[in-house]
Amino acid sequence: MAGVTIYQVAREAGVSPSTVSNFLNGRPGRMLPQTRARVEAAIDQLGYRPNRAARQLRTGRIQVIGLVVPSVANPFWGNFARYLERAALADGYHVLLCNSEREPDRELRYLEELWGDGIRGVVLCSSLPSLEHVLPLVERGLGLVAFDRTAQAGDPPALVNISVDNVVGAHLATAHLLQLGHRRIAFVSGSLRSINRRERFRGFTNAFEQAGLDPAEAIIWSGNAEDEPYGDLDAAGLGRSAARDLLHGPDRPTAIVAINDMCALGVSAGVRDAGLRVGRDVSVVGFDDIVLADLAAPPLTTVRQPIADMATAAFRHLLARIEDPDGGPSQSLLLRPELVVRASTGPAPDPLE
Amino acid sequence: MAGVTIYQVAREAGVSPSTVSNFLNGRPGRMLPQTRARVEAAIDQLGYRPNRAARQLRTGRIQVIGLVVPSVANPFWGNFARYLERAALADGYHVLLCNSEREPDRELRYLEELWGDGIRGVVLCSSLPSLEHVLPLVERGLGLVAFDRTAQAGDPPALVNISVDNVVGAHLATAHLLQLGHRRIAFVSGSLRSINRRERFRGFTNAFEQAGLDPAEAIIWSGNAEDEPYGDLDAAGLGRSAARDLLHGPDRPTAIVAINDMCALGVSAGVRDAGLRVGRDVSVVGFDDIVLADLAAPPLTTVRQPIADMATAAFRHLLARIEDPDGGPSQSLLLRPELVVRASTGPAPDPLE
DNA sequence: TAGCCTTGCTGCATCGTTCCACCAGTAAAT
DNA sequence: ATTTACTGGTGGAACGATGCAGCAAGGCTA
Repeated sequence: MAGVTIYQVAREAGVSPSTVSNFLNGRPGRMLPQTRARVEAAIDQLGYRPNRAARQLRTGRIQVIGLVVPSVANPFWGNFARYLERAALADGYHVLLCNSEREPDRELRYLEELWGDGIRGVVLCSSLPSLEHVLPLVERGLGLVAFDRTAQAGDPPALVNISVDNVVGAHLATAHLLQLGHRRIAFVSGSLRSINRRERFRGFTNAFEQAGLDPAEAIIWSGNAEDEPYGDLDAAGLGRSAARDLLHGPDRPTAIVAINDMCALGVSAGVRDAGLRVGRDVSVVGFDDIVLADLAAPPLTTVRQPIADMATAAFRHLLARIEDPDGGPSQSLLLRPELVVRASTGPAPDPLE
Repeated sequence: MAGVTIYQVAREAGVSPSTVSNFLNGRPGRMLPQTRARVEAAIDQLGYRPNRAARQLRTGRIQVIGLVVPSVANPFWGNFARYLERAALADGYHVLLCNSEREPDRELRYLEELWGDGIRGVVLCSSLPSLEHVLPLVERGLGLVAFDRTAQAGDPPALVNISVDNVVGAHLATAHLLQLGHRRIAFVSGSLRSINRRERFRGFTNAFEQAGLDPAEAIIWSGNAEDEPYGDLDAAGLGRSAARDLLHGPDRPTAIVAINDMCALGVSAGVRDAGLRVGRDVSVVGFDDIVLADLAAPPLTTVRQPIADMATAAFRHLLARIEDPDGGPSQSLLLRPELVVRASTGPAPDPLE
């Protein structure tokens, strides 16, 4: 418990604790160079490190932000967490990790606890349609950056949204398939409760319309009813069973748009389960471009999210909020995704074959 | 900054702050039932939540543990992080996330910062052979649970090690291949600097010896020199280039043991790059059993680590250390892994074919 | 009835920082 | 000569919770 305090440093340097404190955070220019040097010397001779708890108690500030993700076990979120942590670290911030498992009440409980811990900024990766439940926290002053979710009417004020343009992304993916000659295309997702899922769905139908086709011809698979558990881990399982459902009929789709890469990998597995070849008999396209997309067999065509940029932006905006809680209005940052074509998609198979 | 303090609760309940404090953590039995009821009512009427900073300042305790992993972008660590967080949450603890990227100095800097934050317990996922660099911290009282690493001579005292039995695991994997008739087997790993890699290598050679074969016949691929960057993300890339190196010669191996699943997925991709079929021309076996192992094409034969159990155990041991820093000697917990046979391994191809 | 224990509660110093108010000394302005 | 301004500091009251020492009131023993 060897805690070196500011008093010991002060005594060592022959100044008052106030001066040491000034050196540490007030204005280091507010003293003679010789004094500053003595303080500096004392600090690293004693190996002094400020006690964060005391500092926090006094100032109300704490150098920690919260990160609430559905589940860090999903490589997409793991990757995001890593980049966010990197950005935070560069400014001396730490990241407290929370897995909501997509349960709204858990999400709320986390936020309340974080608030109670003195944390004033959280990156919330919730794609729940409504953020109403966190409104009280935001009103009390919690800085919130919503990731992977675009602005909605009824959102709390002063909310920053950061997301990829899901409509564009899904459009890219779908147009790619249409261009390859596919017509019987399925859209596979869990329930469409979340915003980004709905947006991706919109991009999907848009692409049909733009090609002069009727979206009603598309096949929509979104699980059985609204009540299925749709954790992120199960995205793969979901895709797999979707593929099974879709492929055993006579009028099976020749291409499948999956809601994300994990789901797409599940779909691919399901395609193989059905004795078909991915990229030849059935084209599959994902969303996210997780590391494993390139490693899959065949490598997965997918829509890449610029995740490093997004993580950095998320932190920067959050920091701005924390430092100036009343600063600026709500805003949204929408990044443009990019289609990465690999081998899981190919020309539509000849129907006569 | 709407902070309800213990004083307001005390006034509301008509008692002293001390009594409220006693109710909260001292002995709630130390007061009349009626008093207790009044305090309780006041607390949830005002929505009081203790200020953790103040509590920490006073007691020196904080309900946060640190988690240092190579990189949470790796699904294995992401999954571990999730289970650890779950276990911690059940006891009211939060988890601070740190990605070391396998850089020793970064690891140390993190530990020092965590200590400075008042954190007294850390789960360290470092497989550096020596833990010497953290010795000063441990001596000052930092509770340390080393994960994915077995005990070494020269380890700090009071260290708890939790790991899977890597020797047994690699043995299982290798024996499985030998039994399938493979003889030209390659072992693919990054540099063998880390302990678990060495252990897995030992299990690999053991299996050869036990089968009455000469381990010298095996092919060892461990990157080029000791200085290659071996982040966890690159495990996949590593495997891929290993496969390329190994498979273009005339005397190519018929089976490959990869150091972990990410690496194995990379190897599989490399096998395909070479125009060969995984599980038929070349068998591949991994280690960890990440979610994606089952989704790969073909599904990956691998050695499963009981990760949920390990995460729970890690937290339990850490908690015990924190609560009683001088409690008990160093100990190691070695869990038994399990071979999961899938389709990436098959009989050795007929040499005449 | 004096002495002592027990129960149920309160007073208060304390943890390590911060930061506002103040102060002594010197210099420049009036 | 007095006021004003600035420089380079110091003093000390918070921040909110804790937990020891202490105290009043009642009960028990001798």
